[in-house]
Amino acid sequence: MTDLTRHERRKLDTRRRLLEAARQVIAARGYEATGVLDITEAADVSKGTFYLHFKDKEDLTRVLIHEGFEELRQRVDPYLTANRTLGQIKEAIRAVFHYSAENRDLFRLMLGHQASAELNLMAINYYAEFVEHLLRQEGTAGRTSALQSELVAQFVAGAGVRLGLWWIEDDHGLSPDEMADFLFQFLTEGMSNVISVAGLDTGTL
Amino acid sequence: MTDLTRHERRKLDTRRRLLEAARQVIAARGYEATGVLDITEAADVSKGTFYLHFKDKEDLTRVLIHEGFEELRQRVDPYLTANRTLGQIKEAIRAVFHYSAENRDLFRLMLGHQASAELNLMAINYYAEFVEHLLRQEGTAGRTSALQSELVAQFVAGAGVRLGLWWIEDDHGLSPDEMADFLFQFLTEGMSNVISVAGLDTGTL
Amino acid sequence: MTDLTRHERRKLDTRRRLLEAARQVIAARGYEATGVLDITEAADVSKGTFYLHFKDKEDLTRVLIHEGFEELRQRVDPYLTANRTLGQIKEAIRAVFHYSAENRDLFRLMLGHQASAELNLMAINYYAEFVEHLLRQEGTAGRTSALQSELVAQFVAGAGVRLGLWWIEDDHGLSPDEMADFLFQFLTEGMSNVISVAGLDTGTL
Amino acid sequence: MTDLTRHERRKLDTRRRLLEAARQVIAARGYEATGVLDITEAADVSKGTFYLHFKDKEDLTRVLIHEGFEELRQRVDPYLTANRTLGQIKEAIRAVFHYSAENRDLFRLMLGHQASAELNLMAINYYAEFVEHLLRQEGTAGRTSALQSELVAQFVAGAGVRLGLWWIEDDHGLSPDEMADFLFQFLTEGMSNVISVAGLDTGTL
DNA sequence: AATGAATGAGGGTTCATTCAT
DNA sequence: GATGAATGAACCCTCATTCAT
Repeated sequence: MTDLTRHERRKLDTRRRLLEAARQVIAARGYEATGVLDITEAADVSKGTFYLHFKDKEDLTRVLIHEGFEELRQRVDPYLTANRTLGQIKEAIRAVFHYSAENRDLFRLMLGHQASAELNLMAINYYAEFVEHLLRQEGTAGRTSALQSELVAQFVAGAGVRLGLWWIEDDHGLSPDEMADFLFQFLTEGMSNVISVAGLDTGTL
Repeated sequence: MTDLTRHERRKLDTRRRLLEAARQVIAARGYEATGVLDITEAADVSKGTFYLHFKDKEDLTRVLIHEGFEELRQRVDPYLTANRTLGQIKEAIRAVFHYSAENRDLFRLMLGHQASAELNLMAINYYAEFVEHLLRQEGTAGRTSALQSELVAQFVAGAGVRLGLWWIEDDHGLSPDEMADFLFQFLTEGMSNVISVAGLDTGTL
Repeated sequence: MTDLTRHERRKLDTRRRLLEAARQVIAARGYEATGVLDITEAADVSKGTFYLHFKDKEDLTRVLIHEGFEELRQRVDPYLTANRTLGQIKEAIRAVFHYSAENRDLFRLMLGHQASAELNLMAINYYAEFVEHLLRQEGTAGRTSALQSELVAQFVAGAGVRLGLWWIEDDHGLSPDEMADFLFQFLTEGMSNVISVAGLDTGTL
Repeated sequence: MTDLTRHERRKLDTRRRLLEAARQVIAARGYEATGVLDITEAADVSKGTFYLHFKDKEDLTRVLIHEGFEELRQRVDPYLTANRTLGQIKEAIRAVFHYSAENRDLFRLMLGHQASAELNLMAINYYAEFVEHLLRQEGTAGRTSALQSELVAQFVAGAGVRLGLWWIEDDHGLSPDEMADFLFQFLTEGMSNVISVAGLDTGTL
């Protein structure tokens, strides 16, 4: 039983409406192009009310991005047991693509570099951390150096984000699972297949 | 040779000073946070002069990014013969990392998603096209589908850009060649080594 | 009666102050020479407030001119019954001169051609329409052609405006009624008296 | 024999081209909306050259208006002998309408209140003076007071200018002579005819 | 005399933020 | 808590004018 007074419920409701409105309008117009007025109008709330709930536009966006990653993690965590297998990771990647398909606006905002420089940095770090979380195996500390795992995380995050953004803009007829499997294959096997198919001479390596 | 009047040389000189100033100041403060006034002050030129040379801030930035990719391509092209080998591609990737180390500001501007949404899109397309140029092999048309090569290009571009940006922010003691080789290894072989080292159980795949 | 919240009254008050300030400052400096800043400073209001109430300078001026003609018509209408006499018209003209004496600034703005080309055109049309309203007699439709009454309106408007502007710049010791009677006499009798006094030979006509 | 060096001829030529260009472009766009650049481009002359010949835009426009009135006076003077008759004045008025038809652009600039407040004042004074010149009869000094003749001049100027501007915008099928005769009739006889036709009751005067 | 690159004051306008109600 | 009128700093951009060539 959430024992909230009507006041408190009303307040939370307003806050939520601002978040939803911002999510939509920012996705539609871009972060910089969106004014506080655009958000409050979409939320059917007065301009002043905004500042009752958020310090400024960046503050609200931070919450939006944070919530996005929280949700993403909740979607992915069920697949990740302590002793995880490659098969689990594959499922996790599929879950990420499903999530991005269902939350295109938010995904774009989280990872499309539309927000301010600071927020983008925050988001990218969130994602790299998320990837490390994905790949991290308990009890293997020290087997791979911190540097190496960060390199891997950046690599995976970069490739994954780019493919994800490319795909939600136009799916080219590919399903979430196809995208995930494609990414998974490249990550595990590299592109030697593709490259050899392309006819590159590997003899001089 | 240079059949320019002094007038014309003077004008080009001013234009160049604006470009250089913009490059530095945008890299330092970010695209959106940079006003035209910041640029002209850094160039020690009056505000009106800016509009004599460029339509607006975006116009100038477009030139900056375009020039960056032109220069990058010139650095890379010598390594790419018609019948290219994997070894050549490795050299090309090394050249890219050397370039990014020598032009950190510009590289950040080109690929750091600091500019406007439109310019970022332009830059990302430039880069994907650049990667396709890198991987394209003559005489293999049809062997790989257009869709597949676009997927590969997005994958490579995403991973490469992210590693590059991560590295120029803090090199973590890694040389350009080490970075390039790391990227090259991952691209060709995938991360099976790393992953197996991490102790992931591959049995269930 | 006035079912306005204090908020609304406050807003209308600010609007009115802007209109009054604009009226004075435009009359003093001219339309083109007056900046929005001049108006807001005279109204003791911030620059941004202006755009809360008016789209731009032209918008405000349009309101000013419109209000002026509304007021003028209200001053004049009591004298004009359906079956009007020349005597009524004389009284109406006197009312116009009284009005112009009491509202020199606004009169200059309305008819002094200081505003933008578009506004001047609007004002001149207002005035010609006003003159037609003054001279129009019910039940005489068809007796004078539309063309002829337009010619008359232009003639009367031109002469009246010019005399009015001349007079409010320097009254030369003439009272409003004297001016009105002078204009009325010329309009009704023409200038044959004056001309003959001037010694022009009328024999050759 | 105009003994001008090529230099001098060239200079005068440039000056004339600027004047012609200004006349056209100001007529087309209006005085305020016309920039110096618009004029120099139309004259196919560099921007700096403008300031070699004129102090500023207002200076050039002054010359334009001055020339216009000079030409107008030359057109009208032949009709005006020392002992002038009403018939001569009628011819003079006809000449004015012919002139305005042939020089619509310039006429609009001279009397259409498009220029700056100062220039408009200058023009209106030119015209009032022109009208006084038209109506002045030698040897009658003192018969009419200075004040009275100024009143008449303002009346005639106002009515004439308004009719002229109305007519050059759309001639409504009326010839210059018809316009002139119409104006002449109203000036001499007043509008009693028109008014009585309109059915106004004159009994109460 | 002619050029046109450079100047910089000043214009209009937007918008994040405050605060009295 | 909610409102929205008011604020004013900051922005982009234009354009009359200067001056070295």
